[in-house]
Amino acid sequence: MVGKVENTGMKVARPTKTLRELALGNLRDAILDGVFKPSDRLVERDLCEQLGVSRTIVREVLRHLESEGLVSTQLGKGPIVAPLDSDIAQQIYEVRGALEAMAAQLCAESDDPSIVPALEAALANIHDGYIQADQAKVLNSTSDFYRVMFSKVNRHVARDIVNMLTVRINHLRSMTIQTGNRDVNGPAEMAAIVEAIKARDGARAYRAAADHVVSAAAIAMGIFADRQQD
Amino acid sequence: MVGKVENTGMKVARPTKTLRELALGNLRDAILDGVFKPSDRLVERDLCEQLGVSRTIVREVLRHLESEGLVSTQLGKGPIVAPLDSDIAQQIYEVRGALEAMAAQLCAESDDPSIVPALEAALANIHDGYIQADQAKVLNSTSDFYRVMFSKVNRHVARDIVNMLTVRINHLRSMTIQTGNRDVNGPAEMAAIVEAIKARDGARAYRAAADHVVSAAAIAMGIFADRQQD
DNA sequence: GGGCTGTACTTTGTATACCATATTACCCTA
DNA sequence: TAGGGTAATATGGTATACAAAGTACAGCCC
Repeated sequence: MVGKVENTGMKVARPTKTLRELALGNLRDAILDGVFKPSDRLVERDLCEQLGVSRTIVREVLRHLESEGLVSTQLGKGPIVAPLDSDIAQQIYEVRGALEAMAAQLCAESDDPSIVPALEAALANIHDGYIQADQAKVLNSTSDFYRVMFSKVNRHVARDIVNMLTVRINHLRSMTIQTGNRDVNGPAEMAAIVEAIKARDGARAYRAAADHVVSAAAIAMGIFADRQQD
Repeated sequence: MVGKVENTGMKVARPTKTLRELALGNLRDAILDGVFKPSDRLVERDLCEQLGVSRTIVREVLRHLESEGLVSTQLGKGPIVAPLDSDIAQQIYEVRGALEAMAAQLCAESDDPSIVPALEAALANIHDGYIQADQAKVLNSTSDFYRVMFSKVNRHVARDIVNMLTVRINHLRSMTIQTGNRDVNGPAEMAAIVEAIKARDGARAYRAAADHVVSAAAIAMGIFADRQQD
């Protein structure tokens, strides 16, 4: 039988992720959940016990998180949870702004009619999250909102970059959504993005997305300023 | 002594990079230089011998390159040099365009008088490279040009992302600079960026940088089209 | 000869023990 | 209580082991 093998739909699902991948997810989550705080040391042997895997795997995972920017290693002192200063945070917001604005514009210029409903659904979830005072839900739905934008226009390279960056500012994000009347302004800004996309106005979608990130960044910078004051 | 320790400039230079970092650089270079071609398998034990380090380190390095996107791993089959398809390449050019355009605009809006001379120097090097038919020099000087843009406005987060992406399209870049009259158009487009920066025209610098990447991407896409034809 | 099959070899994924060196913690002393 | 020496700990790195998965190949059957 020459040529393409037909897809019989029989292919056995292979759920077996490697231990390494599982460990990676667990450690990343632990850092995001604040089990390890910025500048906390990540002692290899301790992690072996806590994750229940060998040192080989812990080291690979540490290296992976290091290149994601979530962990940083000082020569001879070993890995720590990467601290985030306001300069880096500002830059991360800036890059996110550039890429999300790009995605918003592409969405506005796309013919795909499923984009707007999908974004509106994510927006509704964000709203629910605020009403239920469910922080995690707000955060996840917000991420979903952007993931939809990138995915609908098939820009997964940009999406992956934004995901990576977002992980690093995770704790800032949870703080920003709790400040002032972010529960009103945040969704309103995102609704403006959807409106512009609905209107097929690429330039306006671009600006709306960029503006939204700028305002989130401004709040984040405020948090840094407060922190420094005490 | 409370408070910040002063920087006396006495800190002893500690040149000892870890073996891991050295191995990382060497393997990355080997891939970029084409010692390993896309889809080539990267057999751990062989790499141990070739790099002269233990398997632990090889695996850490592999993990790092994997998260850079230069290596991809299929469960059970081990790591291979990540192949690059035209869709991914297009996306990489697009993200680069967005970030380099941002940097160009920031340069144009900056007060730093050292930016223009530095860019002109890089541009002169590119020119020399073309005249000397020194491919590596053209490539390196081009990278320098953008590195200067990002560094002069202190955007190292964006710079690191662009560096990471550039590595993945390295072989495309070497091909694009050999096509048609890229030796004329390429530098001309970059000169336009410098001109806009010199004129302090942020919007024009943005467009010039974006246009330059678009034209490079177009050539790259042409290469993919040719490749598919045979 | 061409295709199938079983076997042997290779490689991955994981674990563990070990070593030299650098860092950190602690205790002792003056 | 400041200083200094020592012990405990952690890192950075190596080597080895082994089950499970993948790969290659010789040989068999048709």
